[in-house]
Amino acid sequence: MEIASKYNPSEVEDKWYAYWMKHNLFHSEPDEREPYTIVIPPPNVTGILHMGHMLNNTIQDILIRRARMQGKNACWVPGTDHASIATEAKVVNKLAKEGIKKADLTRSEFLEHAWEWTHKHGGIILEQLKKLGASCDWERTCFTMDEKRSESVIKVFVDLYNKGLIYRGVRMVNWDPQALTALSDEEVVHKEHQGKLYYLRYKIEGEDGYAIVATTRPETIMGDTAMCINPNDPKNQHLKGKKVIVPLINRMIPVIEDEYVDMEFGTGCLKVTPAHDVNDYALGQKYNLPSIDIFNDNGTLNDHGAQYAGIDRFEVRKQIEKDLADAGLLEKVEPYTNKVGFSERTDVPIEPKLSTQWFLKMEDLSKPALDAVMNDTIKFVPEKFKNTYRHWMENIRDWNISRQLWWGHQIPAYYLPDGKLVVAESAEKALEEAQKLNPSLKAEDLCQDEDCLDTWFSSWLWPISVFDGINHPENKDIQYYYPTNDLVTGPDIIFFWVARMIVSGYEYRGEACFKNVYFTGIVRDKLGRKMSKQLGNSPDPIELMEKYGADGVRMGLLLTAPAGNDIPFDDALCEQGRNFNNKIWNAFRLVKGWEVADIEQPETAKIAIKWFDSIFAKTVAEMDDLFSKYRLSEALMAVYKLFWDEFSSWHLELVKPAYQQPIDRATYEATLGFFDALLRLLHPFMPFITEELWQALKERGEGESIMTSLQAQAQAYDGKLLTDFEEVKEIIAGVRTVRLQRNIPNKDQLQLHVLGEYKAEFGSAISKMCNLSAIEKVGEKQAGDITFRVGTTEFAIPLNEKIDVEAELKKLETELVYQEGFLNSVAKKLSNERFVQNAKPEIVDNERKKQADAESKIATLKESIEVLKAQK
RNA sequence: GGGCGUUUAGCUCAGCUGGUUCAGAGCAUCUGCCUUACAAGCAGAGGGUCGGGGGUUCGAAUCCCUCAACGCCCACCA
Repeated sequence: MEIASKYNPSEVEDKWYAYWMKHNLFHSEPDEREPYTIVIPPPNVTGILHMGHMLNNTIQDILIRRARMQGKNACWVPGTDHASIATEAKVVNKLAKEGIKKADLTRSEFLEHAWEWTHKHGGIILEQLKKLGASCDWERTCFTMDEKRSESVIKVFVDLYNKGLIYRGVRMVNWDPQALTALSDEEVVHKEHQGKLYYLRYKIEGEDGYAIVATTRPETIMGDTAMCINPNDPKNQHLKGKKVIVPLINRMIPVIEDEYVDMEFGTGCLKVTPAHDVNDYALGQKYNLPSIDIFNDNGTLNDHGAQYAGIDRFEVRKQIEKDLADAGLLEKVEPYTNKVGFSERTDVPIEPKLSTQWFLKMEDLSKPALDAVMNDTIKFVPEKFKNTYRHWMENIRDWNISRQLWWGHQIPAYYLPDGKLVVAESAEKALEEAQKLNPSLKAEDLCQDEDCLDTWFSSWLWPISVFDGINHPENKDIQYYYPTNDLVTGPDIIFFWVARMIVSGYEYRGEACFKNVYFTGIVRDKLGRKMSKQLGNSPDPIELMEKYGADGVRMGLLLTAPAGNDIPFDDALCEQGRNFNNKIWNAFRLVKGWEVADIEQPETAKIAIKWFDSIFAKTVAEMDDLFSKYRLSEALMAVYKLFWDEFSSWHLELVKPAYQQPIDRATYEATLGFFDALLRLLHPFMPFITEELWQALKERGEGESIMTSLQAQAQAYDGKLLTDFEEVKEIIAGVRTVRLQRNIPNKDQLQLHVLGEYKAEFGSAISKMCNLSAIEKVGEKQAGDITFRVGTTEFAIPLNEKIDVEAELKKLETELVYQEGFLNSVAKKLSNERFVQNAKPEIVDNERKKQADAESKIATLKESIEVLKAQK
């Protein structure tokens, strides 16, 4: 059978994914085996795959496939997130293009459009994950707004409300004037902003002078209800007890005193706008100031904005600067850089705004979650994120869980006509509750809260809700799969999601929701920039996979992906991955091309098999260790080198029969066995090619798959054999170097003379790899010998041609100088009494051995030099 | 303004509790090979005062101090 010399991934990938699906190999049911569970970080339901997902899901797939091949019952639960703000924004946009305004629709009409959108675009990303090879249990696919998950969310809300942990209150919240909703603090991104600092003149009542106030937001003066100074500020003592007049609108406000004011900033006078600044709000509370809200929800000014009513806040800022200047009330304007909060989703500056929202008390809930991470019940990889986590958890604030959106879980609070409210899991139950308060109430008298819940209020339950553990806490799935094992996610959502999941895990299961959290880095381009649509530097994952194969791309991502480090992504990495695929492919071609015969097994092959057995076992142990530390890229590198260097370059070359000669059966079987074991070791990293070759290696039954086979376990290996063989490799490399330097073709046989001891039991291997006619122990060198040393032994290759005595001499003398210098430094160390006294004995012994070796090397070098000199 | 992290070969990174398994790996580079598995390859080679300075020690990439550059997180100074 003729096999192409290049591996063609596109021909095999879809085939094997379909095979895995057909035989239901991804599906897990509870059984007697140890479970290994991962829940996917649910991507936005209408999102598409980007490089971050690729990395994240490749890592999860590696972990889950490995666990499966270690005999565990592996279950990877996929799903999507309804992403309320993002999805609602997309739907609003789409409707706007069709000339439909959200405001003109009823809630249910809007939701119809939203569901339609979701069904149309939803789940694309899950199909893309299949291309990557993700071995998710698709039968378990969940959606944060499907029936069971919605039921769970509502149930939890009601429960927390009944526990007194959820409350409704008027607070200063982060308002997104574009999405028209409040945001949690975590959804606000602070960015440096080049603005101006305006110095405004507030006329002092009854005097001629002015008090100068520095502000970055002159448009909010209409909301001023006081001016504040620091009582200890010598500059402003004259303002105590006075009143000042707000520019342009001529409203009188009092001067109050509070040490909160920084005397050094600006003029030490602060304008107080309780409705539009968090600090000012606090001052307003403290001094009982009125609060004047001057903004509409969309960021334009309302009637309190007087002549500016209806104009956008940023327009007003420009206009008011002009107007103030015209009125002679603008002292000066300075350039000023400050931090401004932007909405994470819509990227517009947020507006602090007073409004009624729902909050979840976090202080008590967060305690067990903090402890769990600090005492490593839940391990963070890398550990540095523990600090970040602790800082946030120790300063945790109540969570604003309400959003003024329709796409999401509507808050199950129902208002009675008299303004009271009841919280219940359904309208029917709410009515029952309400009737307890007022028996005459009917269903139509109740009015459900318009707001919906923060998206994270559903995803924080994810590890429990995907197993329906909220609705049915005793069901066999949740009992078996929970707690999950590993969570793989980005550090950017450590607060949004990870921390809150841990909180809910303790609240609803009384134990950790996962054992380990692996934080991936951010995928950047090779210049170190974040990938973004604007820059257009984000490769399309699907195109990449078409070009390099899914296995190649997976490997490219993993090659430089230590946990928590950013990944400077470069196509060249995928190329390396593809090349490796090809290497495996060609090794397979070689092995499958051999003709097998019942002939005697050569000595070389015996050595090769014994040796590879050991190096394989050693690598398995190394990989176990690396995986236990989540050092996946190093584990990949270990198996990469095992396959490429040890197996292909050494084992295969050692056992390879001469051209058109058959191979003996024992060697053939052993080599196939190695190949099989290697494929299984590689499979979690590169699932497709390994399945393709594993199936081709020998006859497999229908439904049999490498993915459900078991990997080799770590076992004892012959360490001495491995070190001996390293020396053998050096001897072989020595001969090869001579060939290269002397331009001696491989097909010309050489002799090798040994002056001293060498690993004679490997003689056949050395002869084969170097094409030697003989290896002989000799007493002394002959004229015309080319020499090299391995350890303390000198090797000589007799050549008939004349050698360049001068060049050879120079080489040896350079070596001699180095060795003498080395000996010198060792001797110095050993003659230092304090070293001999203080250092550990084995260290001292080692130095003595180094000394002896160096002395012996120097002796042989000197001898060689003498011989050469005699030839001159 | 606080906190954390990083800095080792051209690039990406390993180097645990100080001492030849301490200066390493992969890629890239250079040299020679189209050798009948693989040129997406084979064989070989070169390349680093371990960010700067100081200290502790018999001995420092490794511990301490300090400076510098970069990155991340948190924070209500208008």
